[in-house]
Amino acid sequence: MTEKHYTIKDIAKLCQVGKSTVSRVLNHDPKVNETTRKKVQTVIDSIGFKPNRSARAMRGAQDPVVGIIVSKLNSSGESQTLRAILTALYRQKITPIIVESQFNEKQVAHHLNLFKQRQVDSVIVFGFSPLSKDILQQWQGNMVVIARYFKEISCVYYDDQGAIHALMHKLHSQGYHHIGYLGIHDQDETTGRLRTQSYLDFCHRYKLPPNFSLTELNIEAGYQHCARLSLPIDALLCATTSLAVGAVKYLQEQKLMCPLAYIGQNPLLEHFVPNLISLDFGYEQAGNQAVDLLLAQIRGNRDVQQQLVSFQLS
Amino acid sequence: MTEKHYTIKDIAKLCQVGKSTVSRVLNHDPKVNETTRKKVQTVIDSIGFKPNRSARAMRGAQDPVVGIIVSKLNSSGESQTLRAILTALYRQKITPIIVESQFNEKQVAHHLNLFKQRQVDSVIVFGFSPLSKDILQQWQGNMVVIARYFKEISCVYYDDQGAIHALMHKLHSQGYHHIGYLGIHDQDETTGRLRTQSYLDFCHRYKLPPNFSLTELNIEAGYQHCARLSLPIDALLCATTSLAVGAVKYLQEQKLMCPLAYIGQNPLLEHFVPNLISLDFGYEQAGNQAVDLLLAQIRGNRDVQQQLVSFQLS
DNA sequence: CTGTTAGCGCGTTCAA
DNA sequence: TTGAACGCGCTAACAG
Repeated sequence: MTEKHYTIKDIAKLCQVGKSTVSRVLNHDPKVNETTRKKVQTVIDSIGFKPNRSARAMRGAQDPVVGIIVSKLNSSGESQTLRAILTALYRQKITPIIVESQFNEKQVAHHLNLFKQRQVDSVIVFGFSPLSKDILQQWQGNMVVIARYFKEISCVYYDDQGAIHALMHKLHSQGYHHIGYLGIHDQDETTGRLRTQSYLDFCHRYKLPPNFSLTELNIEAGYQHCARLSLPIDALLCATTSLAVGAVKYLQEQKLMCPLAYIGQNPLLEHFVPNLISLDFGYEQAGNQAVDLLLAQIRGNRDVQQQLVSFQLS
Repeated sequence: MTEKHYTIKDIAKLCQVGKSTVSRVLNHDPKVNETTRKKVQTVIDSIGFKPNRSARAMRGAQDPVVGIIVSKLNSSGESQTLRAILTALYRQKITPIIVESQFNEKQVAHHLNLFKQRQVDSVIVFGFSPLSKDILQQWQGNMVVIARYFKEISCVYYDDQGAIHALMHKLHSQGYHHIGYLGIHDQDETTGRLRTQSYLDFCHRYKLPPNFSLTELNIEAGYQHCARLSLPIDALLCATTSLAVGAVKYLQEQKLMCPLAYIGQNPLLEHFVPNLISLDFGYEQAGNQAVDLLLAQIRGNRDVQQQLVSFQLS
């Protein structure tokens, strides 16, 4: 039972018109007689005819394809951004190709190569994947990086410093002056260095005693390092959700619950901890902005643009 | 700076050979002189020439496109399955188009329509999205459903009953006989009815007193309904992660920690609850199986096939 | 307004 | 082994 594959030629014959007329109807060319249009359209609909995409693409401007490199499919923040990107892209009839980097530099390179072979026009990369200078250079003007700042390339990045500042400000204004900080070490540019720096800056400016510990990005590390903070602590700020989770575990064990603030979001945490301040970046907004930048690039504006994404306290 | 787009014609001229020879080199046709092949290949490489995909697709068998409808991008289980699907698909040079249904039936219908327009060959649907009979019928032979059983269509589904049974068995064999159950109401076929039924069956078979409460799929509901279980309870089984989280909160508050078993996975829970049994379905396996079924369909085997996915206790 | 003609870039004959 | 010619399904330019 092989389905007959119709072409505009077939439709033309069936309608007793020329191929081009069918083509015109397909492309909503205004200069076709209403009667003919009806006739052709009816046949098209009744037969369920769809013009061949490849043939179509060959002639005119083939609708663009963008590659998307996410670092990990199941990451709450990335998912939200990805969702926004996808809907924005579909609205523009742009086909996205999604791949995963798993934070692996070689994977990124590999996928970028594949993209070139597949004639991908532009790329959106979630910035936690490492990016070498030559890749950046090579895709200059056809790439948007999300969540990380690079001065050489268009990017949409999060306001890490502002976020930490806001959280500190909130705690401070609530009267807490011994604020501990659990962070990520400086190798990690955004989640690590930037946030730590911002914490230290705040302490410095408001004459607060810095009290912090830097570690890895996982729950256990948060648990361990929470113990390393010196007392007294009357509030705790964590750079990430995982650290917050680890910290909460420690604090609970020590019957030492103090207000907790962190960057990220986790429904479970909210249920376990009464006095919680969380901060979310505008993930959706980031996605939309990234697509906007990409569209600008596709349309010829190859200028490097940087956009900051704001955040929301809750 | 518009990049010159090369064609085989250009390459042919540069190599002083015919277009067809270039084409042959591109397609690894064995009957070309080694010398000419070298010559042509060199030019191709040096110039970085890639044959136009659309033109290519137009002639031969255009490489297939499959649509994937996930219900929610950020769901741990679905993500894992999706990952497996993507890698399997890429290996086959199949292009996936991913969309989100958000558990919304109209969205599913909408996307399926779009798929038809885009000449999508087949579809993989994550079964939590509702599927009407006519859709099922329409895509019969070109669709694989994941996570839900339909007798009319090929699907890869999880062993809900076996899973609950296994968890019950584990608790029971550890000597617990008052096992409470927090579940989802029967409207939900898989997460709800099937699992509840399995719990009841187990109780019946082993002469255990049933002690359960059915509710909605969210943390708060788990918390509320945990209170409704009658005492005594010496172990608790939850149908889902969210319910488990809610339950843990309640149990902690009541200083009433008992062994907890649930279907799903959550790193946080493991950190808060000492005596925890969790069960994961073979999400990756499900993805791979789904792709296998799809490939079989594409290759002409339109028979409806059902496959059960096993699970892992931990 | 509409039909005819000419390609798009590539794979595939078919002679040479 | 190779090159020339043809056609895929479609859009665009040109006549009518």
